[in-house]
Amino acid sequence: MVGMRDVAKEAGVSVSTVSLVVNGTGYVSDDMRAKVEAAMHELHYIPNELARNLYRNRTNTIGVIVPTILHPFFATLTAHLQREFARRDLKTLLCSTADAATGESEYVNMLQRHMMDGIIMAAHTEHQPDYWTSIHRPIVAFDRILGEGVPSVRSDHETGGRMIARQLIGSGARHVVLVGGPRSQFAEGTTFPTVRYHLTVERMMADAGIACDYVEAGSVTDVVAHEATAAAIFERYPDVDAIVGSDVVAAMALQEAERRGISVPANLQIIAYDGTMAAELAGKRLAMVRQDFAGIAAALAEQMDQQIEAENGSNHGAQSKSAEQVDAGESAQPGQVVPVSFIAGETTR
Amino acid sequence: MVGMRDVAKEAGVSVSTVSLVVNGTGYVSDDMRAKVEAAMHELHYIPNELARNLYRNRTNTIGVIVPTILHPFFATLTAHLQREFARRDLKTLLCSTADAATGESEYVNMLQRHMMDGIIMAAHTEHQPDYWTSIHRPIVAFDRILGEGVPSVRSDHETGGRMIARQLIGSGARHVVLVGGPRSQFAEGTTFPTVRYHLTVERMMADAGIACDYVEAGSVTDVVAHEATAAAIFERYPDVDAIVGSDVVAAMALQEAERRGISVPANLQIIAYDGTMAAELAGKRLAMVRQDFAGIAAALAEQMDQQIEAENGSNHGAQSKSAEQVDAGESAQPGQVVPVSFIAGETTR
DNA sequence: CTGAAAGCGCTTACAG
DNA sequence: CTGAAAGCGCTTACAG
Repeated sequence: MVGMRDVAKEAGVSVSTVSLVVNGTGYVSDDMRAKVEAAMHELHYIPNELARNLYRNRTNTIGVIVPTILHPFFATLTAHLQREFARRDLKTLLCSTADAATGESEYVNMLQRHMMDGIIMAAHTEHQPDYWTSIHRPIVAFDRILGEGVPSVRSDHETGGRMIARQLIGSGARHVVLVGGPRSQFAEGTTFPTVRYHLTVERMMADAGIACDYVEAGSVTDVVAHEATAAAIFERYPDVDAIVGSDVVAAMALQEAERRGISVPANLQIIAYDGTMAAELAGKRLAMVRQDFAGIAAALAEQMDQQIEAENGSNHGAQSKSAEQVDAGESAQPGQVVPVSFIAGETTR
Repeated sequence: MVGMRDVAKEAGVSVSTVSLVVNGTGYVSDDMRAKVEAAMHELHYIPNELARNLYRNRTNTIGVIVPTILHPFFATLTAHLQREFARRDLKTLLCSTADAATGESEYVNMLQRHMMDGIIMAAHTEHQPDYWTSIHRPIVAFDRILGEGVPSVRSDHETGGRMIARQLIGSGARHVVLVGGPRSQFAEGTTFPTVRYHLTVERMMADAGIACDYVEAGSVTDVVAHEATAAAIFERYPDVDAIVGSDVVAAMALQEAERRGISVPANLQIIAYDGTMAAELAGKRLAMVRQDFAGIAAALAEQMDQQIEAENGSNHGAQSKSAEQVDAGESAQPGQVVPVSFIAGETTR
């Protein structure tokens, strides 16, 4: 491998000068620069980033922790994050917890070994908040609260829930089934994300006197399970006339409805939550609440930038500084909130 | 940051000894080891991987170049690759060309700067084979030929095409429409992947005297375009009774068919090629040719391992060694071929 | 403007 | 079995 030393020798200058030329920093006379550039070309010199990384203690890499990108929701999130990071000269390391036996801790470990500069945490975690705050390296959470000092970004699920409820009430729904994650996760302080829109819908259905049941979908990792879930809904609630769930659940529910000869939207309305491409592939154009993935990714990247800058600035107090900023202007639940939108489709009345 | 030096001082030993303990290499007496481990705990020592990387000139990171993981095909491929790499203690860097203005060359550059140990190339490229062979670093191609010495893995598209043709002939299809990439890419020596199954189907349709037209789908990056493509098929070929295309195209074709009141499969058969989750979300269970993503990922990772090992072994002749091996046993077209399977569904007769 | 030197944090021959 | 030394390839004060 040809290094700076070889270039310096070839050009008859010192290694420092070569470095200055390569980086375009400091002042170098024109003929020096010319000599160095000639030598670099001659030897096909390519700088080795690893040495820089060591010196700077930086990799310019961010780990994105998701359950799996097999699920369109996380594929979409990850794709948008990668785009945002690329814009900021940051690389994206794919960290999926579905395969990793150790879950996310393996990736946290990598963060501490300086294999990456920060982590976006978008997977479920069993750890308590103090675990996350004790890491003292850049972490930004998506759609979950990991504790004080860990900034977080999420969609405005309350509004999402309200949009859905309004649609259902306005169209005269009588028996709504909500599909979501394990109900045990609905406790106060859960890091589970979709809770908020479900609770909002349930409350508004209760207020409007509309029946509303909840069905637990299989793990986000297991796509096949959603098919069984869809069938189970119709078995358990034969008079269901509205189903609300993630894109994948909604698509499978529609497929199952057609199979059973239930006409949509006349006798059954379906609303998808998330608004990824998955919703567009279904049998009909699904009505949906769409999360603003571009906006979410931009906010996450912005927070990450701040975390990294804070770490570089002062080793002490870096965390608390960003924590203050994030909390500012928000109500009880901290974190930055990104608006959602309702997209009409062929599956609502 | 606490480093080995601090640990050594705390334990009253040399840095070398600490290194031996940390790595578990060489012989260290039990009490030395105990002292060092105590000191590591005491100081919360965590090794800095960057220094190791520099010494070893390795990052244990593989770049996976795809157009975009927004498309389920590449999301699926990438997810499976990540799993395979994780198994081998390799990290996966997400490299999507859709956003990168410079296309894949940015990532090739990173490879040369040793920011990663190798690249899986699964995106379209305009570069000529000599570009790829001149890189002299570990590269493995998916579903395309990048030139001598660049190993490649692909599905058995010829068999995929034969399976489709057999189904169409057996069910009495009369007018088939194939949807695929730009026809200009069908020239000899193209790196475009799906060509093979299309050509096989076309040949077999011609032999059987069945009408067969070809429609160009929008870019793989642009999902919305597929919707327009689906509509265009019915406009242009009102008597079409079979459509073959990627999962996404097939799903959109089915949606459009329902919208037009065309009954599937009675009057229109639809066969999806790829077999990702996207195919399962459609209005009906799509019949499909499924690519074996797990098998593909395993083969790619295996080839990558060999490339990396070859590079470490000898700087000279590393490429040629693997090239020989890859070509061995294959016919005209080099590369490792992974079987596909036909999955029956609700969209064929 | 240019060069010699120290250093990023670790690993690995090489002496003892 | 343990330590002093050189080195991975680069960057950055610091003298000149």
